[in-house]
Amino acid sequence: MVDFANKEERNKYRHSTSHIMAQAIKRLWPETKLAIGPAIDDGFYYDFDRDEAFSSEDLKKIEDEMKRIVKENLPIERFELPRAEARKLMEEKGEPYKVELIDDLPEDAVISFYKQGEFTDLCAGPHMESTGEIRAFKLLSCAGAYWRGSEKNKMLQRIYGTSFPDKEQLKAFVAAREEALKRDHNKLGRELEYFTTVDYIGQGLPILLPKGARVIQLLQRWVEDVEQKNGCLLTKTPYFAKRDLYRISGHWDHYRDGMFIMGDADDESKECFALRPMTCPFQYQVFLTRQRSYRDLPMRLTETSTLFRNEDSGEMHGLIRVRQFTISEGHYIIRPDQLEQEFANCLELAKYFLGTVGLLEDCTFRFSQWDPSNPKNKYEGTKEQWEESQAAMKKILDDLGLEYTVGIDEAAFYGPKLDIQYKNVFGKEDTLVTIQIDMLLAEKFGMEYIDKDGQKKLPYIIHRTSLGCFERTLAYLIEKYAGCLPLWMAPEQVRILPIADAHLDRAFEIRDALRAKGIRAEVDDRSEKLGKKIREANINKVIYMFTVGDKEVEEGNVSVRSRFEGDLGSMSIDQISSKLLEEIETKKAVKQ
RNA sequence: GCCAAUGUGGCUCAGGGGUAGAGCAAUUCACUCGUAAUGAAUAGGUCGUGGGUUCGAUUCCCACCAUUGGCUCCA
Repeated sequence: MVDFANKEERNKYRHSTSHIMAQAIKRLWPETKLAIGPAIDDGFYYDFDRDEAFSSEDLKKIEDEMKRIVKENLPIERFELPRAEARKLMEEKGEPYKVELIDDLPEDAVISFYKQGEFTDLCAGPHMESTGEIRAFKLLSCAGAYWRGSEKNKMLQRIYGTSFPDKEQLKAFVAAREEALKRDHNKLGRELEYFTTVDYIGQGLPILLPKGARVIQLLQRWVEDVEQKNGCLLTKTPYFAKRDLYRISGHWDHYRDGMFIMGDADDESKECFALRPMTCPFQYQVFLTRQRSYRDLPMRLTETSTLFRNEDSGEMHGLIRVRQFTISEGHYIIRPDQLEQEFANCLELAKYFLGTVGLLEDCTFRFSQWDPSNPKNKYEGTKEQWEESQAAMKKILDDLGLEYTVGIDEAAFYGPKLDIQYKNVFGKEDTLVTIQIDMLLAEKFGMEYIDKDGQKKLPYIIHRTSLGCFERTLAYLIEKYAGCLPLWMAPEQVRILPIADAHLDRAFEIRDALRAKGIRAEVDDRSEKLGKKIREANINKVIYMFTVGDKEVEEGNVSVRSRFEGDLGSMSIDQISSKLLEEIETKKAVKQ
């Protein structure tokens, strides 16, 4: 019996399932070339090179063949070969990708193979004892994937699948997956009218509808307010600038493909502008307006910044990945001795924001480092400068006792990052918040301050977001709360349901009284039955419903119904508004 | 950008070489209703866009646009 709670055991089980899939495919289409096929978090995949694309019918065929292989209960045997023989074996089997893998193995590597029946695969293992041990599996999807993850290489076909020790667990996994997809912000956010897209506006350019715009507005006001209390200075800088600015910052060299450029980038005789992909070079100008002293530091500049990035066409996803977005961005210009304290301050602030909206518990931290061997001219600066900034960040993170993973080649072009990561309903991870150390750009812009000793010195800069990008955050909030946001950020906090048309006047009176208190209220003024109005208020994820009929008009009350607690009985307007206002003021969490 | 799938009234979907249907939503009318769907009627689509094949295309072919899942990239 396999211990599925143990990650190694689980991975072994699923890795063996991927070999069974590869074997099935080789039986069905022997000309298919094998690439790699590891276990992943929720299952496994295997990459194949085959001229024809795998269809959904093919997946069924493959599953059937896999069942046969399981039934055959083939023993899985490991053996080793010296390099030359290993290479020869894979050449004979017509597996060029495997040959390439062998050639790239370190000289002293043990080259092992796993054999099950007629199928032999180059593999480090470990594996199960026999194919019969695999009890329940399912192939989930096909996708393209570059050989060795490089877009310069051929695109292979990847088949994703998963497996479990029994059918029940597999069923539960599939059910949970379907349940998660119901929270998909891209579907729910459109249904609930948070946002929409229009073909002729363009990809990655969503329209925030009144409800979505409202949520973002209140998040933004809250963030700006808290930041101000935290000593931040709000700026408003232009949305675009001449290419000269980006030349200094390095964006022109390292980020031009990601920018929307207005005018001919290559014609030096003409003016050329670009929309800003980041706010850094603009905000530095604030520091540069006059001579600065060490007393001016830290200078915590923040801006609610709309940014423009020309993402490749296949990258866009709902509100999570867009071409225009608004971010709570900031640049802390600091003395080197203030680095640790200011970094900790940024992290605390981000944790406060994420914790309050309820996302922090599902976040993970990633220390994003440079990759000196990155072939694409991605990074600015020298090896020494990178080693210094990364060592500084490592020390800070370790001193703070933060648990994090390391992401190689995930750094910004000017420095290492602490990325706070979040996963969407498909399990895809993106950055929600980032805090970055930059020891390069101050020098490029000639940003100096006069230190105590009268000497000119270069400041450090922390680039940071606090609640990150509002569009993306909204997307995750919709997914986290399945569309029903906590009361304090709900676009519609109360829906008033008059029983009959005779109660309409009173309903509007109540609405206006609530609005006067700052509560977002609407009236369902249709001539429908109460049951229908409640049903639709629930579908629309409204938390509080106030029923108004003869009794309520007479008493001057409303009957309160909560989405979560059901009928709460009759209350006066003052009574219920105080309850609501307290819930709003304290930013109370809701059930999910 | 790359691999693949998809695109039929606001939404969910059926259909299919001879110019289109259902449910929900919408509108109107009747009902004036007490805690998750009242009934009836009406209106709404050049079948994503542009080419091509054909006597004839929404259906077949090509290109483009958009959407979806991945890859690469990234907040």
